[in-house]
Amino acid sequence: MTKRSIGMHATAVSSPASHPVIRRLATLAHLSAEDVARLEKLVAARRTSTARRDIVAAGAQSAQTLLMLDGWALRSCLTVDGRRQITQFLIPGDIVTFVATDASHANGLTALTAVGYCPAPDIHPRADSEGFAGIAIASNALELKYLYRQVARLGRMDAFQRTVDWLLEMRERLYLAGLAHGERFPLPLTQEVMADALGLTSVHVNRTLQALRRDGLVQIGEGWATLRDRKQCEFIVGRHR
Amino acid sequence: MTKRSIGMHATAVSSPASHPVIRRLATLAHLSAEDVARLEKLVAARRTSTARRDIVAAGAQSAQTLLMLDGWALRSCLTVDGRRQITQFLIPGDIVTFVATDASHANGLTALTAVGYCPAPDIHPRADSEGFAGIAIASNALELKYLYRQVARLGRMDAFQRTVDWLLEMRERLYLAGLAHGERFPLPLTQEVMADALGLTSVHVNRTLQALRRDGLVQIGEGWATLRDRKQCEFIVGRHR
DNA sequence: CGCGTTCTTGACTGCTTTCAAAGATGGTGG
DNA sequence: CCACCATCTTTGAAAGCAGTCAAGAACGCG
Repeated sequence: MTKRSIGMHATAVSSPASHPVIRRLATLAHLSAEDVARLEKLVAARRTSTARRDIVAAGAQSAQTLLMLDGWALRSCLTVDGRRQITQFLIPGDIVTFVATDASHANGLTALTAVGYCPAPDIHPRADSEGFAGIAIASNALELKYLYRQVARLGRMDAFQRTVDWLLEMRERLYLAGLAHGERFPLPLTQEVMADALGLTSVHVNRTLQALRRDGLVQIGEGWATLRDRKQCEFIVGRHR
Repeated sequence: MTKRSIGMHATAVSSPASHPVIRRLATLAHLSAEDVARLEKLVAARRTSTARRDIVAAGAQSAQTLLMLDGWALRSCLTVDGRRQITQFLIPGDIVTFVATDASHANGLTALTAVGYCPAPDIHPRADSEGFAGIAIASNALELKYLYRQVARLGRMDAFQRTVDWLLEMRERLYLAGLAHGERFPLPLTQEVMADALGLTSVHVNRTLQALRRDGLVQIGEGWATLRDRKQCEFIVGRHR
C-alpha cells in the first residue's frame, strides 16, 4: 500500500493516467513517482505476440523476465505422448520469470490470446522491500501460492472441486488485476485448455461444466464466466473455514 | 560455479571443515570466506524438532526463513475432509520460505524425521548474484522447477509414472545435497506419506511399488531406495529425450 | 455455403479408490 | 522372554470416477 494512497482508492497512484498494469503493480509494493516513470518507459516498449504462438519455446535455455501487459498466456510442459499440463496462466500484471528445467520437463510460454508484454523492471536492490524489489518479492510469493494451490487441486480434488476451485482462483486473480467485474470475469479459454490446466480430458471438463451450470453455480461460455453462487463454490472446495 | 573452484571439485570451499549443508550452498553461488564464516555462525544456532511435529503450523501468518540442516520435513496442505497433499519435501540444504496462503489452502511445515534447522542467512543485496543473494535466487529457482514438475506429475501421469518420476527427482535432489550414494538414497517415508505426495492412496502406492520391484526398476524399503535401472526409469517418464 | 474448430453426447473400458481384514514389524512393560 | 499394542504393509473384492472412442451438433470464418 502506498503512503500517498491514504484516503484514496487502494490502487491509486500519483499519476492518474498510468497504465492499468502499473496500478496493479502499485498494489504489490510502494512505488515512488520515479519508479512509476521508469515503469511507464518500459510499458512503452510494448511487444506483442499473436494467439497460439510460443513466446518462449519449451526447452529454451534462458529468457528475459517479462511483464504481462494484456492478453492471456500460459506456461505448460509436454509429456512424451503429446499431452500437456498447464502449470499456470499468465494475465496482465503478472511477472514472468524464466525457470530452467530438465529437457523432459521443459516448460514454455505460449500466447493464448493476442498478448502484449514488455521487459520486467530490473531490480535495484534496496535494504527494504519497496519499489521494484518489493514487486519482485510479492510477485514471487503470489506465484508460489498459486502453485501450491494447483498442486493441492490436482492431487486431492475430484473434477468438480478442481473446476470450482480453479474458477475461484481465476476470479480472484483477475479481480486483483482489475479485470473482473464483480463475479463476472473474462475466460477466453476452450474446454481443452481448461482440461490441460485441470489435469482432465476436455470431454470430462465439458460434463463437469454442465454439472456446474445445472447446479446454478456458474455461468460460463462466450469467453466469459460468472460465479452465480460464490459462497456455495467456496463451501464446495472447503474455503468456508 | 565459483571462480576458485576451477580445477577443484565443484563443492570445494575455502574451509575444509565446513558443514555439509554449507558445501551444498556453495554449489549454488559463489561464497566468500566471509560468507562461509557467517553461515557457520548461523549453523551453530541449530535448532531441532522431533519427528511428526509441526515446525510452522498450518495457517500461521508469518514465519522466519529457515535453512534445513538435517532430517526431512514436508510442506503440505489439508483438505476439508482431512486428506492431505504434500507440496514439497524439504531436505538438508533447502531454504524454507514462508508463503502466505488463504486459510483454506494453509500450508504448514511438518518434521518427518528428527530435524535440525537454523535461520537462513539474511540477504544483503548486491548488484551481482553472488553470495547470499545468489543462494536465494538459485534456491528459489529450484523450488519453482520442482513445483512445476510436481504439477506435471499430478496432472498428467498415472500412478506408475508418478512414482518413478518422483523417485528420480528425490534421487537427484539428495544427490545434489550430497546425501545419495550413487543410485542409493535415504527415503525415510511410509507409503502413506508417499501417497500424500503423489496424490494417491497408500493402498495404491503399495501396489505400485510392488510393480516397480517386480519390474526390477527399484529396490525400496527400510528407509532407503535404490534405482536398479535408472535409464529405464527415465525412459518411462520420458526423460530420454 | 462449406470447412475447421469447438462443444456435446453415449457407451464402454479401466485405473484408482474404498472397504475390510490379515500379516509384519517394532517397541514396551510385565 | 513373551504378551501386547500401535504402526505399517499387504491382499482381495467391489464400486466409482475419469478416460477413451466415436459420432453428431453448433459455431465461427472465409
